[in-house]
Amino acid sequence: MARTTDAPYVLDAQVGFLMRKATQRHLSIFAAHIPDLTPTQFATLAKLYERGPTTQNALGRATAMDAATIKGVVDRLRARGLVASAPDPADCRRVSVRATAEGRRAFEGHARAAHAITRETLAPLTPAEQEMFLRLLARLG
Amino acid sequence: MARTTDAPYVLDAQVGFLMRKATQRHLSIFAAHIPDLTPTQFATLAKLYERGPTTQNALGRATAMDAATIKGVVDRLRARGLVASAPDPADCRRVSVRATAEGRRAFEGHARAAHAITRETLAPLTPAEQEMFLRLLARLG
DNA sequence: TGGTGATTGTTCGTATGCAAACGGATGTTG
DNA sequence: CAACATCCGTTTGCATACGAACAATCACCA
Repeated sequence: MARTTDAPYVLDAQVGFLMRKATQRHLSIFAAHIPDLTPTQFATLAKLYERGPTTQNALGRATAMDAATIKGVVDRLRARGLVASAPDPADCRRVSVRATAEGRRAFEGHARAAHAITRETLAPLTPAEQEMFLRLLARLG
Repeated sequence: MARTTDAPYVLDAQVGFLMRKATQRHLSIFAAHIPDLTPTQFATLAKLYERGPTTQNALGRATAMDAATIKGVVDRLRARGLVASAPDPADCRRVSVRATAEGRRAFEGHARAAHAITRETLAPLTPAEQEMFLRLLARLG
């Protein structure tokens, strides 16, 4: 006899499913505003712009990317000339990554669009709700 | 209010970045509870369990997956015997997908864990905050 | 009935994302 | 100084994701 107290599993009410759908909508908004860069690529440029030259793995940690993932992102950015990397003279294991002039221009040229993306993603909520949502969301990271 | 200067772009305060980190944490929790199925695979089984035989593309829409994505998921589930597909006699274009007995057992065996995953993902928030968060999140999908 | 537009599933290419295993370099400690 | 643990970057394998293009099929309507 099944336990009558078991709540049914409703997929559309699960956090994971709702987050996946919200992320999909956000990615769609992002692509509409910045078609030539992916969110992770832009995040990487933003962090380099903010911190200057950074070790590849540290860059991955700063952008919440796996070592294997940040490598692919840096590779693609380097192939497009937005980023350059050089071995760290102090530590042969390390690779120092920096944004090129073109990379910095790319970030600056998209900064306004980036703000618009955040605004548009949160647009269904009132300003008070937006602040509340971001506060709660940050605690789930 | 006239803005004379652009607000700085702080990556760690952007919705997209916070959602990515929250999703990463959720995926980690999911993998710890259900190591033998991915979230999309489990979602697919859940929908089939709830709706019975479903067209492949309709299944994709119900689980928020691209036609190309749901194909891969169904392929892998079928390779493991959790799902079976047959051509729809009424419409030769369609493929009807259904859960096998083993697939239904897999879903039932993980239903409790699935609830635990949602609980654990939301654990950093109070019950009132959890409800608020889900309500706001649903409006961003 | 015949054509046209929409739907269905497939394939390809690109880009995350993570686990695991690996070799090399560095630093620490006994 | 030698053994060891740790960190760094790389590679491979698997699994999402999506856009775009495509062929087959269906539905509708002139």
